[in-house]
Amino acid sequence: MQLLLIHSDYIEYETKKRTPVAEEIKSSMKRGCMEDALTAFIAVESYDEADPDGTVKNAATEIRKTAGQVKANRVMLYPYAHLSSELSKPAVAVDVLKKLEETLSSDYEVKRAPFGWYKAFKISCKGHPLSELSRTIRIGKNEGSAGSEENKKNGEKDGSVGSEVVSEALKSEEKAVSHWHILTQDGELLPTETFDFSEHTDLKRFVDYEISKSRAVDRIPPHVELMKRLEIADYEPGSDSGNMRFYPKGTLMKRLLEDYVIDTVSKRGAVEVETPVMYDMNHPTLKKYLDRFPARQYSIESDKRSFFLRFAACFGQFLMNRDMTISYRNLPLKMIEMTRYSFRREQHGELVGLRRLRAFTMPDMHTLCSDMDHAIAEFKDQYAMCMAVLADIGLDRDYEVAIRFTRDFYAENQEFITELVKIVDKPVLIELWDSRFFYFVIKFEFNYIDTMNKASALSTVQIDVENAERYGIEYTDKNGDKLRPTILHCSPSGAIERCIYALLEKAHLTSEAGGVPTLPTWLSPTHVRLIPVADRHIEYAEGVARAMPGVRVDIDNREETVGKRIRAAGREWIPYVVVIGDKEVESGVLSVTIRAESGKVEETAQELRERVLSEIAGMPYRQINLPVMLSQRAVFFG
RNA sequence: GCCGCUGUGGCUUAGCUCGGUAAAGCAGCUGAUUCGUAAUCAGCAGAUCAUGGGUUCGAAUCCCAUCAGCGGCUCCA
Repeated sequence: MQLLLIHSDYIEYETKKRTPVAEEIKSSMKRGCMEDALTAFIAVESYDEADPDGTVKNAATEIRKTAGQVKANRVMLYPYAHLSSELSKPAVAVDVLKKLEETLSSDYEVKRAPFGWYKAFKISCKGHPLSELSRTIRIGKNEGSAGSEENKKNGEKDGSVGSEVVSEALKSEEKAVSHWHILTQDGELLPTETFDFSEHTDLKRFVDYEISKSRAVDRIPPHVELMKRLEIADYEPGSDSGNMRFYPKGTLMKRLLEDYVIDTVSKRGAVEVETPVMYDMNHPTLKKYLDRFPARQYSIESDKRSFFLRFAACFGQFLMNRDMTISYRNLPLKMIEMTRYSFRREQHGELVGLRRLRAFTMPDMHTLCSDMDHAIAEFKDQYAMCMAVLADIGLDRDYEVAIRFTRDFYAENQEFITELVKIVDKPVLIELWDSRFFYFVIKFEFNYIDTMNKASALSTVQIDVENAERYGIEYTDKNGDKLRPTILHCSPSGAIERCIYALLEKAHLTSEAGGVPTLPTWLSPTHVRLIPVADRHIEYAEGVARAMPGVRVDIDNREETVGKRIRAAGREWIPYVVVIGDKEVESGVLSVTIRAESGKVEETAQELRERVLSEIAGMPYRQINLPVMLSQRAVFFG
């Protein structure tokens, strides 16, 4: 259905002549007028024939929403065929229009212009910003495998892309209302209104963000300036917005985070794969799915074919799973891809720094489980893994937890869910749905809440009960029977860029509280900065650097005063700074400034190396990816 | 997508109200200084003032459009 909504001072019409498809009308309908009305020009389309009632319902919702916004109490329904080239059968259209009139008349004074007549009409549009709106209403199947997103609650409702398309998701949302609760470690499920947040201010901020959608922001997020100044990342005006450039230091940090996530899941049996970034828009399995995301994709035309860029790795992995021969012995079967990139055409207003991007790197793992019990056991395991991952990354407990599930799932698995809360050992936001209207029955996310009270999902796991069927994925059990697996979607860390965002925001918070902002040592582009006092000390410094394999050491040999070079090291957040002069050359003992402690120790190169190695133990290491001598480094920013 | 604010050397900014062809600090380069824990001194170079139109004798400055960043709305689980 196509809708054109005009908030009018008045609308009046007069029927002139009937067309072959004209409905029979009483003389009272031959002319009509209405003042201060929301006029809805409507074209019922062939797509709507599949579900006329659903169309009526969605159209009513859309009209109510707009009428509420413009504070209109009167609605004029005006059939207007010219809005579409794919019109429905006349009988369906009349039926839809009549039902829409009936539905709306409970709350509004409604008039309907007759269908199928040539009519003269006059309308006066009020002309304020909301006075003219067009809407396309589409009923779609609740298809698809919205990704094991990093992003917030991703995927599923992306299909509803409000002003573009009103899909099944939105329709279902009316039926399946969200019930918000707090679940405590003791297993108490309290409505959010009755929970005492006084000891849980971050959770309160998260709940406010989720429920009241409070979005007041008064400045540019702090991480934006930091990502530039630390030469991590920057906007790239030569690309589309939300596609960033990463400087060497940022690239190193990304690679380390990626290495870490891949290593972690590999230890738990995942295998790494790589799948295409673009898919055929007309592929039979993918097409329906794509229909759910009409306004969200980058599309590419190439040699008369249409492609879309993936927003997660589900497509490629599920298509791969479908073609595999899988035995019950192979379960749980875990595949991970570090998607560089996942693409989503997020709206402009949503793109800020590294928090939300149009192209982002996401570890996307899918686990095939034999059945629901198996999936629940795996879910718990991956939940614990995600906690460990965020702790290792440097965001230990800097997040609030949301667990979202259907009422049915809760009824059968109450104990399991309470156990999840006990594991994080703090109250958790619960969103409860009356019925399942997404492809999963339960999901959790760990959300970072920043200084501007914005919540961003990092880790997430979902239990998918639909896509094995949709993609035709099966495994053979002991008896030789073919069965559908239950699938887990998991992003252990969430988007890699978003982890960097969270680390920078966290560091900013530290510095606002009077502390020293730092990055975790294993992620610091330089571990140890050597500052030779004079040229004659450079050679010795090079020896010190060579004596510290496995540590990222660089040498500030620029012709500047010692004071200035120390200040520069501080601005780069380098964890260990060593000044090397005659004294050190003579004694072989280094004077090491430790940033995190704002203190100094005297150590040999060997001792310093061991200190750093023990600090980064167990985490990935990569060589320094810039010239060791600072005099040879170009300036990327500033 | 809609509305608003902003856009000046690589970076940060002044100038814009009341048009007369651009100023400073940092970074870079050259020279001097070889220095002990948060910015050494001097000099040089570097800008068709986001882009494209328009008004004007003359536009960074006024008008329009476009793009980008930011904020709000919408959206986003």
